[in-house]
Amino acid sequence: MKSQESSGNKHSGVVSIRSVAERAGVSIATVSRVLNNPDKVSSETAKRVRAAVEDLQYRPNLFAKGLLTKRSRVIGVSLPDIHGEFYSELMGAMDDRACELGYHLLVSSNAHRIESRPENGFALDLVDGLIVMLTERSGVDIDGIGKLNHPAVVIGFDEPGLDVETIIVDNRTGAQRAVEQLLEGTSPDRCYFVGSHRGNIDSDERLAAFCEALRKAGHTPRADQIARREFSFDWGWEWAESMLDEGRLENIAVFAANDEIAIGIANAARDHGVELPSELRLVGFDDSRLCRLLRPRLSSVRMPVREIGYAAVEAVIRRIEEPESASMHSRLATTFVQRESSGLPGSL
Amino acid sequence: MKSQESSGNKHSGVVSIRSVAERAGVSIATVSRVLNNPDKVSSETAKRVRAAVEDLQYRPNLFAKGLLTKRSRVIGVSLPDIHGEFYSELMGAMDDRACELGYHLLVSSNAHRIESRPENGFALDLVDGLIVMLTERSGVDIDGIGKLNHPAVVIGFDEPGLDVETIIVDNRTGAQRAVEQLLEGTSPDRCYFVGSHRGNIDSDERLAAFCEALRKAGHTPRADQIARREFSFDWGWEWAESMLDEGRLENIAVFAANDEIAIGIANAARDHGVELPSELRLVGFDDSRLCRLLRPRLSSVRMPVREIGYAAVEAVIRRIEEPESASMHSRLATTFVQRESSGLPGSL
DNA sequence: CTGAAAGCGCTTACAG
DNA sequence: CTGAAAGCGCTTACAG
Repeated sequence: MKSQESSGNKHSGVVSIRSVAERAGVSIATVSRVLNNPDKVSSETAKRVRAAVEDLQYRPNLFAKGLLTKRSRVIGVSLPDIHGEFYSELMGAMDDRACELGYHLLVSSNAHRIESRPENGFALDLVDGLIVMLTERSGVDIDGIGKLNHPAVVIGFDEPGLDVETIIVDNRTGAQRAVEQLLEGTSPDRCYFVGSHRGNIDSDERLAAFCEALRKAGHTPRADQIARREFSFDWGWEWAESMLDEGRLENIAVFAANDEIAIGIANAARDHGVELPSELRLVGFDDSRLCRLLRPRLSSVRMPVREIGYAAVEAVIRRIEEPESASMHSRLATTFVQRESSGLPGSL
Repeated sequence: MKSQESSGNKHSGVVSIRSVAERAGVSIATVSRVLNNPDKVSSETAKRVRAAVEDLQYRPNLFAKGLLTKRSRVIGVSLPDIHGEFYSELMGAMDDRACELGYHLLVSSNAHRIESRPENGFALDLVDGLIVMLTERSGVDIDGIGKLNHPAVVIGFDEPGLDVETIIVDNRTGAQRAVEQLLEGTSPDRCYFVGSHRGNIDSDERLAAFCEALRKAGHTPRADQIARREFSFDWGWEWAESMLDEGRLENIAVFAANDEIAIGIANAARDHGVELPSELRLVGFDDSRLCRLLRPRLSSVRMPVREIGYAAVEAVIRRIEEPESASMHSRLATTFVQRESSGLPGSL
């Protein structure tokens, strides 16, 4: 209404809190209060200020705000990899939860390098907290994570005495059930484990469960019953091919450390006329969407992916908002999901 | 060396530029210069400052820095979805490139909601630029994206006159080749299109290419040759089941608008003893890893996913660093990748 | 080459 | 309930 026109701010482009204050005829302190502590302002003034904010399309400068509040509502996420069923579902879950709680995700699979080269750590100082997923036993710089003085949660690794939140998955429970089912129809000396390289936490744990189950069945696994390389379709394929060369891919049961390996094996079998589950019984791990895409459908061990994502986000946010709260160490269970590839009970 | 001890800073926790200055015996301006314009400082002084930085483990406060420089080296990424082969590979590519160029990714699949509810837009003001992927024709708020006064690149949508960078994929080229191959062994009235809902940009374009190829072959597609719902395994499955009910799933050729739909169809066929490719010829779209996991392997149209990701990241960064540079509109080609599911030439 | 000083756009005691 | 003022931790002309 004034003759001031709708421009108002002496500086060029951006509308600052000052422009809003001028337009609403109040001090910048009041504008700030309307935005952050509305109850400390008379509703009359608040209304005028809000109108000005609206008219000017004012959006507070988050750098200035962060300088004072030390908060960005951004959570840093560092994963070993971004690609693949597992990680993409995990990220989706974290994003959903973070969004609900008013936070954003700063994601990087390359953040691991970052930790070693602090010059690149840039944006790490913009985040309010950190979620780091670890899959390798070595090169674990948990202390380093603690030193960044941000609230942090670690996924995939736990050790008594760690001063960060941890979330781990109990590979044992589900793996044990899976192997036990295989042992119901196949003798332990005809059971095989195909996993990732030694040092990979999950693969190692799944292997341990496999060995334990076999021992319980009275058989100490031979070296040739255990094969390890990487979590990939190709590795499963190669392993199966070499078994075929030796004429050993029949009448056995395989516990693969993830679904991709399992599918590689299934395809090699298929291409050579070895039938699932009658000649080859197969179980994967992760219970990814791939299980339902395979024929016969792949038995697998369910990873609680979304639960992990949710728990991680909730944990960092709790630590961000209540820094003094005790750090939690969660363990999520895995469960065996039986489908056709491992043979239905009774049909064997 | 001084008797000052290694504490130095009057305030409690964090080391600021002030502490570094004191320890090195220089002004804060000099510290800042060493970090940002090393050549404007004598190497003697620089050395002392760097030592202090190292000793104190100083890391500049990025909020303060951003307040001045208006830069965070963070790129916002908004995708329709995070999960799935396509998006996760896209994100991986963007992350790799961003990391190489010294940037970070702030990712959200929920950012679409954000654009409508500015209160949640929070972190959007922390980013230097924006990459937005669009898949739906409606609800496209391109202008809104322009109004956020950040450099922006849009993936998936182009229109002459847009003042943002755009990157699109030429669905036609690859789709046309795929359908042409199907037409080599199957008459046009026995070709089917199974895609996502009307309004999905990619599905629509792939359908258009399908229709065009059929017309070129002298046949105007009947309504029942076109089915649309969503990009999912289940939809492909359902479609195939209904065709089976009508006894029509034999001796036909199907162009599916993505690999998931195609695999749903393949599995339904398989479960009912319909053989690929002799009785049912099938082509998918995306050329995802899933193609190699299927048996017979799925012919598909390759999406240049990594190229899209790289191009998008490079484009925003170019606009961030050279705001006056002309906006580019890129179009990437798709190519037909022939495998067994569509029938090898000569074998039909 | 270096330092004192202004200022980026906010928030928050402190008075009133 | 509201405003004037100090200050968050930096960068950058401006003098010297």
